[in-house]
Amino acid sequence: MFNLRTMVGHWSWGLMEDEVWRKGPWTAEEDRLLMEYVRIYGEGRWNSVARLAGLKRNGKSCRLRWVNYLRPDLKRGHITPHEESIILELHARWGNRWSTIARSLPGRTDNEIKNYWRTHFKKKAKDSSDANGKAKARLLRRQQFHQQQQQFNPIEMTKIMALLEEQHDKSNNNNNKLEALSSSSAFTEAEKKQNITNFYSQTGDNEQSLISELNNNHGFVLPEMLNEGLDVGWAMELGGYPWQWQL
DNA sequence: AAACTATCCAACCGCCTATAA
DNA sequence: CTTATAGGCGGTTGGATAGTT
Repeated sequence: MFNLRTMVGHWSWGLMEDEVWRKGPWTAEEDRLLMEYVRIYGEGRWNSVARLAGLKRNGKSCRLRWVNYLRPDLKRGHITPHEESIILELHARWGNRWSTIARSLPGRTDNEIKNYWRTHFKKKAKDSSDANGKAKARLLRRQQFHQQQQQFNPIEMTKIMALLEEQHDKSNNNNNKLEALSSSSAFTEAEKKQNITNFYSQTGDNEQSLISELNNNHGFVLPEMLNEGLDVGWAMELGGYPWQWQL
């Protein structure tokens, strides 16, 4: 049990834990110390910063400050229209996977993109409970996919990933076609409706045939995975292939 | 001019994963 | 194999600022 000494020790330690780390906005002096640390020791080992740089910040806080603000390769200033279009496209594909999206936008951080999307587009998105449900479903499918993936040898997996990539390309083409069929002034409203109906019946067949093929020829089950075109993205990511989709 | 509201964004929190011990 | 730790991620918060009434 506790004697007086251990009790005092525990309590004061708890107090110190709270007091040791500074929080809140960074001062210019703290920024200077952190930059000096990175210059000497490089990025990483963030928990050493307090000891080696004399900063009363925990490792997480230091990493965040560096990654989101001090890094020299950061692009300052407003998001350009081009960058905005990339954000929209990648968000449509991947959802709230901000760090993934940020990798396609050099000099922009996940935090910046997340903030930008939330302030500019959140309102237009579907209601949050719906999104919540989708996120959970997506997580589940990722887990299922990951488990299955480990059952296949690399060659089988390569074939499967190639099929997924092919489907993704088709899907991109289809999106362009749909845009043309549903918005061109060359069609009447009735024709546009018919175009859209035809389009969906065709693309639905494509997806069904891919699902059947994977299932019949490879024993690979894709539960609802292709219902959201964006999900092919994480499938490829999990596959661990060096393919990067170009915009 | 003052009060109120909306927007922006830096920084925090909790959770998860990878890796070291 | 288990546990501890660091780093990474997405969601959220709260203060500052801009805009509106």
